[in-house]
Amino acid sequence: MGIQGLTKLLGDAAPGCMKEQKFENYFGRKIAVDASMHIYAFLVVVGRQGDQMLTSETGEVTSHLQGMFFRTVRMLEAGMKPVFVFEGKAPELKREELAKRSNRREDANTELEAAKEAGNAEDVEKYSKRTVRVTREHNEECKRLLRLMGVPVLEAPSEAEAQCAQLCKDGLVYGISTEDMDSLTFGTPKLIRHLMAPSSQKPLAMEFDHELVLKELELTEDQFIDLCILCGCDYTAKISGIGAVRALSLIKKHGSIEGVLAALDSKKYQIPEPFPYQEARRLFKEPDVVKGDQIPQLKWTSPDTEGLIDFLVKEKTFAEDRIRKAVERINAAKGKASQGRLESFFGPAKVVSSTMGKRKEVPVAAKGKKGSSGAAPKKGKLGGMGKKK
DNA sequence: ACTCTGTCTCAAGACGAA
DNA sequence: TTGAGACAGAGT
DNA sequence: TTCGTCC
Repeated sequence: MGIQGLTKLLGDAAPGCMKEQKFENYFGRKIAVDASMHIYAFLVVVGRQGDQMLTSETGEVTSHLQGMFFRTVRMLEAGMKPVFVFEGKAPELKREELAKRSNRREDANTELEAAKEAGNAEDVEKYSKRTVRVTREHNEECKRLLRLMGVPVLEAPSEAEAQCAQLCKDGLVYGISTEDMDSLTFGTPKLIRHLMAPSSQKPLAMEFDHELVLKELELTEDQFIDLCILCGCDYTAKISGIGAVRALSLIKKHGSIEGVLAALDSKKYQIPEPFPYQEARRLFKEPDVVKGDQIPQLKWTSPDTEGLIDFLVKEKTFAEDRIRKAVERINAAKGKASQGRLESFFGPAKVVSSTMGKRKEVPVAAKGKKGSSGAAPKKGKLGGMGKKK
């Protein structure tokens, strides 16, 4: 999933588009999150022992709730205002990819049975992870949980990442927290990686700025989308032998996928058949999303303590004191936040990593302009771009 | 010689007691 | 599943 | 920090 090799390419060819940020810098900020992605990760890893997961008394899986609850608490405690976006129905083009995944799951199921049969614990764990699938019930339970926590939930008509990007374009959130680089292809002005990385290893968050990506790569938005398609995305197969680096130089030389295809030596490089790059392009450029003016006001309210107790403790067998303690943390954070009148300091407009930013001037990111193409080179670039390699 | 792609591997979430 | 890092081998 | 447990 995502765009193959894009992170590395940006690191090498557009280092200026990335900026490290401290966790604390997100205090007061609205952040969009792809919920389904998280749920998936929680199901794979939370409380897993072999093919066992956390379950309620009645045997229903609760790993996703455990993960979602405590992660959301962490975000709220850090003063963030998360909006969780749930995936809608996949676009037609992705069906093939999804079918493949589904097949792989089937295979994994067979392997899993075999491993159980053979009593191979390692394999049981490995294969059972591969059989993980996010169901409608997982999604619904997480929505219920989040609403009880006072956190807004949004249903995307189609791709969650595309909807998140739209929220950011419309200025409803500061950025989107994801590990999936195709959010950038969807044009999110800001993408934040490693925001919720395990507190144990605490790497800094990394922000990618869409405008700077285009500027540094010297591409128009359309060209960047074409680049991503050539690198390899979920919607089409890729051209074997063309990776991120060659894709970039080809796009630069020929301007578009059409140009690249016309110039490619078809003896050397096999164009996949079919290669619906135009459709893929359309999905990135005009994905099925809800625009900001049709989205109900996002609200962050106080958690419904008793509702949470009913749900998590009574229904799902969570430990009551843990839940109460966590709700306390949320309330404590809320108190701190509200007395500060955040919006005036931390509006979606801009950031400043004042205190600790040593380098990195922050070019104002006035959004609003849909801009896209033509990078108007106004002021001269900043001096040396930080690092080189 | 150098660069690039494709392959393989690994780990993966958060809490809290010790 | 994902991403990252290490490696090999093919291409330039 | 490490590691067992969360449900």
